[in-house]
Amino acid sequence: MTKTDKQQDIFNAALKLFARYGFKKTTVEDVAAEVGMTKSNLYFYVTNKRELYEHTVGNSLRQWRNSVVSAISKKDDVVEKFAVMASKSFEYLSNHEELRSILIMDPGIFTLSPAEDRFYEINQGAMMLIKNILIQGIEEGRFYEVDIDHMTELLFSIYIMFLIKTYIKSEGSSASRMYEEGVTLILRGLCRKDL
Amino acid sequence: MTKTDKQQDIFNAALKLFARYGFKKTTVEDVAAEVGMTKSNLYFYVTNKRELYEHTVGNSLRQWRNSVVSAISKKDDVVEKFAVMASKSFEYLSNHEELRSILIMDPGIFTLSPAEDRFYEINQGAMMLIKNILIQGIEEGRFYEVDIDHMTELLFSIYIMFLIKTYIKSEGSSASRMYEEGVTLILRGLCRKDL
DNA sequence: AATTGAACAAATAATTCAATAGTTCATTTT
DNA sequence: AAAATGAACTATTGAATTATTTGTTCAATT
Repeated sequence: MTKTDKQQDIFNAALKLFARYGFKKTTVEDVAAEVGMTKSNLYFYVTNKRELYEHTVGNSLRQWRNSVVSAISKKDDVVEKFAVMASKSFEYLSNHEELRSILIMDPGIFTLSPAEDRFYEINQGAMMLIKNILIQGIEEGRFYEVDIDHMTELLFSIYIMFLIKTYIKSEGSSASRMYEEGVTLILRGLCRKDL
Repeated sequence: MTKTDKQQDIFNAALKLFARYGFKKTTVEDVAAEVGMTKSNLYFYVTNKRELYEHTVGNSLRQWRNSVVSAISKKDDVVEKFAVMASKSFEYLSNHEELRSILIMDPGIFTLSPAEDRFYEINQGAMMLIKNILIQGIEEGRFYEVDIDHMTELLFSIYIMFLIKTYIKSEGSSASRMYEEGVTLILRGLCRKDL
């Protein structure tokens, strides 16, 4: 078993424990025990507790985004891409309780303020998905010629707002209906009417 | 000077101090001194510190909404109403630093979760503005026949999101451009294309 | 009815100390 | 040499205590 494999084991163990007990209540020794090693040995793989946590969460967020990327790449039509991005993203979280639990316990992961975004690069990646869809839609003449960067930021903010409403505050039923209404509204707002 | 007048004086003094020092750092004695009375006399007008604060903020929020209501009432066209609602609301806050400061110091005033909304009735009032515009737009056949309640909640959430981004997290420049993009996007998304 | 000062109660801040948890490292095992 | 360990060290946390400030009440006064 290579070092990278072991690190993945550690991430998995850490995710499980952090999801259940939160950052504070989870001890380094708990994580070490879960992977079956002593805590001092854990320090051979990670530099400190905080970094272990951020890496664990980051890793999990990246898998989430990759799942969306892969779903989008199966579509050509730009409107379908947008719809799939929205639905896949929602669906993935529904199926990953541990990640959900982390998001609930640590609301700071999703902030409306880039400046205090601990996962800035990862979220930038997510914004790129939106941006590329906007670019394609405009190039193909199907979307209005909006200001791409501002519209990207706007759509991302609305997306984050939904995540907060749906998962962090838990108003599941109403928020998921809102989500559908939102996707429809936005697609109508993006698509040119003269087609 | 009537009792109600004096209460208004107290609200003004309290707003000034709360805006500057926040709830915790402002003492009841500070407020009393600002109006020129002893703190024991202040208790002749208010029941306790927390209520004084909530009344002060509520009072301020109501004035804000009234200013928007009065601006809307000058328009007949539903699209103009929507646009004026958005711009007037934005403009009012720009011109009222104390209220802005309160919102920044107490982020809980604007929450994405109705359940923990301390100013629920006031915000319901704001949602009514949106709702009535939606109803008019749909009745006149200018808007798509959306689900009114969910769309109202969605638009209100987007609005709150903007407030958070613009004032609570302070990214003034970018957020105000986003605001314009957002109003355009939403109006396009609401308005029927077959007209 | 409005205002006050004095008294009381509640909340907050500062300090201490013991226990826990995070981190490092010299040494051992593989 | 890489991986793992236990023991030692340091930093954090939580509980308990006390001191201080602030919120609130109320009988007496204007």
